[in-house]
Amino acid sequence: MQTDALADAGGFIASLSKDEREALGARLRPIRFVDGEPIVTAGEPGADLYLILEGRAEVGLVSVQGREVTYRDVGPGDMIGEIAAIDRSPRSASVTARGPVLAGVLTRADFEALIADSPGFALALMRHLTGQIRSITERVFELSTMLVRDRLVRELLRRGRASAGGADRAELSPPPTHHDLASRIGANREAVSREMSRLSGEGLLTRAGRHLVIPSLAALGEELDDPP
Amino acid sequence: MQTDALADAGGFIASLSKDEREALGARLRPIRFVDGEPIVTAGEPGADLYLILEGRAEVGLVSVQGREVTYRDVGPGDMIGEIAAIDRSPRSASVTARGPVLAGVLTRADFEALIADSPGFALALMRHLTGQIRSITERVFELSTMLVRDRLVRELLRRGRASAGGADRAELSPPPTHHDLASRIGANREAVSREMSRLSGEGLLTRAGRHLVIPSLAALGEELDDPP
DNA sequence: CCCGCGCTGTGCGTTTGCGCACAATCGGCT
DNA sequence: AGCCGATTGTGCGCAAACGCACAGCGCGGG
Repeated sequence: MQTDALADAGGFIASLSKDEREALGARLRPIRFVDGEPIVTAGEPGADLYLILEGRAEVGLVSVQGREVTYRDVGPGDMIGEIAAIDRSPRSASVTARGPVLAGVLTRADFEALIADSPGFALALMRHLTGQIRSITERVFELSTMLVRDRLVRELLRRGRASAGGADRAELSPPPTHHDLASRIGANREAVSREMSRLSGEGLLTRAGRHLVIPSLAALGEELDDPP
Repeated sequence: MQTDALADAGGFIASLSKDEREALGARLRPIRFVDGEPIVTAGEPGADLYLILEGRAEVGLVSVQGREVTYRDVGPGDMIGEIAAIDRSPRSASVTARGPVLAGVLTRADFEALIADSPGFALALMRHLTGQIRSITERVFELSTMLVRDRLVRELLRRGRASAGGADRAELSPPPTHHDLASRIGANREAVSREMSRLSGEGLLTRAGRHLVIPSLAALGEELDDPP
């Protein structure tokens, strides 16, 4: 399918060589999801993988008390479902489409063929996995040692840095909802709301229409007790 | 070196075939650490891997405020340092010997040779990585949604199940210190102490000399609001 | 253009759990 | 046997943050 669409995406696909990308693209079967639709569901069997081609989705779980936990969110070029495909166990988390999503399905058989045929693919996959370990590990550290205030600041710094590419000023658009941030940092909506107000009051955050602006990532970073 | 010592260990090594285990063993250089000695240190460069042959060690970090966070603990057959070896970034966590440790060093060059030469080794490695992702992910969920009480119960259940192999009654020896448990579940020592007392009071935990006894894992599991 | 739904801000009472202090106890080790 | 460091039990006050309630506000669709 559309290997050209894969070319300029980010995420996992970006770490592949042109040949590997084409070998992957040739095995994808397109599939669409509507807003809110589950792409994979935690606890269920299933070993196919998905590559996000267009749109965004959230990887996470909901507790029985209704509290949402988001592990990561994914966009064009990102891979989903690799855990279950590799270890043949039930899905470890659910993935939900946020808006319309176009994905490419890769069967486990094709996935295993790619690994066997292309050493570069296997290496890229391993680096993808270690990247996930690093980021989840960091989150455990934050949850174990920091207050909501610092966890929020660090989450904003991460998002700001990702969208600002080197600059000190960052714009987040669309701005994340407080509920969204809360589910990322293990806090409730109101706590995030209060901290956001405080940061705005101190001039560390500004609103410009539909954008949430971080005038200075460096200044925001000063807020931390704990050096990042 | 001593491939026979590797044969009946658990952890990563146990997931290798006899041939793979021997290929690995042939490339290990033995090294010893004393109690409390750092095996690898977070933030530093270094891409060698270690296989624990004898003794135990803890993988974790300490916050600037002095709070300790333990990610996992490792024993004979477990692998350390694989993250940095795969992605060539600084060490993501520190590993500290708990008691005397005998380990085998594997250089990155040898590690990459093993991956290239043996498809089974690469697969086992990937499954090892996804296993870590599953367990850290579970910890994020617990930290985000559960109180100290439930986090502790679940940690005790994990340890109990690991040492009881199917039985409903479990013995932990040596018993974990409260400080130890606290650093695993993101709580402080006193909170753990109080919850342990409560569980003892309810008969869900007992002491038999140097053993901490869980008379019934099932009964302990009932304690959870949230089904595991 | 206006309505409605989703998001935001904030007040308030309650629970949780942290952190300090100190006493009691345990367990090795010589 | 006896000492000493590590571990445990517990009281207490306080800070954090949860959860509920409800009032604006804002944007997008009809």
